Amino acid sequence: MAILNELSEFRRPIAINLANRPTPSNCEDCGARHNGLCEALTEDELAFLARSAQRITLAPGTVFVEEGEKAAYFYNINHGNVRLFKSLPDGRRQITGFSGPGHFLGLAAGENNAFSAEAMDSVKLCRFSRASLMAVFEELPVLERKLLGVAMHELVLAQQQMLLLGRKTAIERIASFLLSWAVRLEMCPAGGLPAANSVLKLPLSRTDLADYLGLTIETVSRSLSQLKRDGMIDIPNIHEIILLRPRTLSEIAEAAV
Amino acid sequence: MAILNELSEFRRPIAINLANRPTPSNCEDCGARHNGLCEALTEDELAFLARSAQRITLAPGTVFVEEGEKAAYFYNINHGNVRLFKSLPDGRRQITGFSGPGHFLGLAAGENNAFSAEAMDSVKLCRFSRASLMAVFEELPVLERKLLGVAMHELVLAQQQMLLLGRKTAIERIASFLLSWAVRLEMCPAGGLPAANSVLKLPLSRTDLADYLGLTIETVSRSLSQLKRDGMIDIPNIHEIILLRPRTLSEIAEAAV
DNA sequence: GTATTTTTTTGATATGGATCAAAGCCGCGT
DNA sequence: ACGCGGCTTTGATCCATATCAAAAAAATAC
Repeated sequence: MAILNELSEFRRPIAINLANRPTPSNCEDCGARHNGLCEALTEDELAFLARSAQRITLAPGTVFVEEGEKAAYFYNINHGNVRLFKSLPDGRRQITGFSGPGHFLGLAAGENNAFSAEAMDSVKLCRFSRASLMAVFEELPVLERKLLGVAMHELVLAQQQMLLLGRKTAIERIASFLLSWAVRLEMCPAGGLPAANSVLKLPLSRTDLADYLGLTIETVSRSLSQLKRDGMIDIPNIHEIILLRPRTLSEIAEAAV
Repeated sequence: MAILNELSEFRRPIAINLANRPTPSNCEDCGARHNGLCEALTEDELAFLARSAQRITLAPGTVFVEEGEKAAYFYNINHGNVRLFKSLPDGRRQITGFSGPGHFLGLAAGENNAFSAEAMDSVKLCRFSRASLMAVFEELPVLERKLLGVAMHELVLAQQQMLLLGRKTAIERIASFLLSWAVRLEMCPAGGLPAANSVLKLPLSRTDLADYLGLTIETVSRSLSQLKRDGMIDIPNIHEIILLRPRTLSEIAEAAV
């Protein structure tokens, strides 16, 4: 991962962000509140973690984890979004997920990375060496349990995605995606549906969408246009979608009979 | 999960099988060696675990985990095979994975099961209540680390499967599957390829294969026939495939250019 | 503000895999 | 051995989505 050398990197250890802790406040970069994964950690535990962390800023498009390379680091994202993907030698790409503020990254078994990770915008994150994380585990077994929870949640998402990729039609995939993105943005109270006319911000290109949903950009575009024609959504601009009828979208997504 | 009442169940706690421990010997049911996930546990640790386990035998076709139901148990499979799947209301099914001897099952985040599990043949397993497993964690933090390893490995497989479902052609899916099944059966030394002319036992119907690979049974059958015509494999009977040219199969699977 | 490039949408056509249909094949019970 | 029912394979056709192409819109540069 020679590319890491090009990064603006602060070697001085600073407090890492495991959910915008210590005070659950708004993000210093964008003002939004990023709920994270390790809220249960105490000040002392965070201070312990901080001793082995480096804070790094990545330019958009930077591939900072490369599939097949030695898995040397774990990451905790503070700000920005990351796409995780696998590629075939002929260029076909499958995005396996997205990571955002508060998320852990690098949960790969084995010696080498199972996927690549690329900054979608300007990304700030904390980096740990694998070895130092192992040392942290010795002192902080609770972190291991946290990570188990994270991994299990990732597995649930992966299984949903397999159902989507293996068995859903293009329209169903788009509808499923819109709703799952609303969940991701915490627009769904208690795991329910987002409110009618919710505005969904999509910091994704159509290409990302296609590579995430196993479609082509043309099919993504056509499916969105069709949902718009049918009055399910409105598309004021490329990166915003208004969910006019979330209930019906949900029925499409789950193929309710 | 009312179906559990129909099971032949021994309530007396007995030694669970976390990798055919304590002595890594051959399976008492089928004679084969089942490598498992918790080989590092000591006798004492195993004894501790055993106190909260129940041994259960399932008939083929028994659905013992149901998607959406309350996730009450963890399972450790001793013998037999299990398919894990998600379904849509109209009957479309996606198999998300298979579990066999030594595997853990029930690694789902949240209150409810994210998938269903069904015995493919006669299955023997050990069952823990979720609560008792949590208690075990307190005494055996090492188990948590083991499970984290398991979950991470599952994630790697899930990501591979997403690439397969989202971006590979039918032939590539079949080739990928054959090789991954060979890995599963430990026919691949050091993560390499299986030997030429290896005999692959497939305890799966074509329907299972189709639902795992996101295809129809007809396409599965046609793709296998084509690989046979091309001299890649031989199919002496429905449940056995001979890998005549694993290297070429691998090139097909990974879409080498 | 205008030119240039990139991304997105829309249209026309092609195709891989699905669907519909029928013929083997195999296991099982009698 | 025979007949039956459920898999599996093969064949014919169809269709959802890919591919190819071009216009429209948005982003970027000048």
